[in-house]
Amino acid sequence: MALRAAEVLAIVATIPSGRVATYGQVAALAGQPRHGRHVGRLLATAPAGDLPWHRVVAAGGRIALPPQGAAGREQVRRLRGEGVPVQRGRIDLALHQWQPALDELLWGPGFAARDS
DNA sequence: CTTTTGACTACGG
DNA sequence: TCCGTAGCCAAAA
Repeated sequence: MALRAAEVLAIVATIPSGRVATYGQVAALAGQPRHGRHVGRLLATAPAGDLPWHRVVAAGGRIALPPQGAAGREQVRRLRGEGVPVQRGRIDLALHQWQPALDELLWGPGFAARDS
């Protein structure tokens, strides 16, 4: 079974403000652990709209886009705008990585991307 | 059909 | 921590 675009975008849309998820994590949540690249390609191709694409980062919390590029700076700007510190192009995942299981544990099943 | 190309990852040195 | 390398996989050339 293939990794479906709609599903991936839906998952990205549920990442709470102030948290981030990795490409591999999103792929895994979509049921396709080895498709990190596919996720990146979708975000690059499938465009944006109100999608919180800036909350998706590479493994280890690194920003995948070129720091000097317009998109890269925009991502950093948005993240800082919602309270996520970005130092040397990276984010501390231990503090800001999205953890769906924990969210559900704290807020109960059926939680909908809220958070403060 | 084969090769190249990424918003990826894990692992070594 | 910072590269290079080697897997990875679907889409585009």
